[in-house]
Amino acid sequence: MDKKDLFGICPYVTSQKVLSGKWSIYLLYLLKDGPVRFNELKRMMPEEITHTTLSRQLKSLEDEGLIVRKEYSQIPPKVEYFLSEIGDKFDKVLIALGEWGDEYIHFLEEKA
Amino acid sequence: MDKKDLFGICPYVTSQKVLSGKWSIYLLYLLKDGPVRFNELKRMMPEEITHTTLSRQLKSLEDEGLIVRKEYSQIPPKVEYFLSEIGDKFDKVLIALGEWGDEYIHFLEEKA
DNA sequence: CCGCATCCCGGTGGATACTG
DNA sequence: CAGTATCCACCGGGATGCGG
Repeated sequence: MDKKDLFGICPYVTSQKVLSGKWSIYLLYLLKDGPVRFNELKRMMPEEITHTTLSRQLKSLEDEGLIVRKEYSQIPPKVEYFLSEIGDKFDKVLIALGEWGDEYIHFLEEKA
Repeated sequence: MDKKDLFGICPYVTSQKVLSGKWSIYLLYLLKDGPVRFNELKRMMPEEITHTTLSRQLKSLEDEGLIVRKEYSQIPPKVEYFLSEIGDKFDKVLIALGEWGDEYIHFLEEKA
């Protein structure tokens, strides 16, 4: 096995790279139930995230093949995002991650 | 719900933060079967990672409570790392992530 | 309504070298 | 064998503003 670069070889290293965006996991979570428009998404996110950043994060996920961007040619413009096939399969991870995350939050509270 | 900062509230946002380190997931994977020494760990990782970086990543995971560092007072020094209780519970996520990662790699190959 | 071009800034990872 | 101290380069995220 080539130790130089495990991307595309090791599932963990590969996943890590995909999930590196600051909001990627949360976005996948928000999209898991179907198409959402850009501004809806923005409203669902913490206030701190800006327009630009959200746009970039979505573009990354799109480039990586996890989500699909659908543009409606109309005035005013309308764009929807939804999970691709491989993005949809991520739900298993999301479930495990959600459960673990809750336990971890609990752990943090106890420690404090 | 306070939209200002979801860390410690939303399990996804919280998890995201923990997993932000470039090697965190892979390290958790390598440690899942029991204690491993520093240099062993280094040998199991891609060549690119340096001593310093590995040390920092481990420290982060330790600070976050996912792993435990055990030092043996002897010459030469010996240090072992292993999963904490909450770190051990991460195995569910690891499994889901491993499966998805393989599917994703497959997806990437088809696209190419 | 949505995306992009810029600029800026901080964090994080990598390289090197030195301690116990 | 393991860790730490520095320094540096890079990248990603935030802010702002324009364009379609």
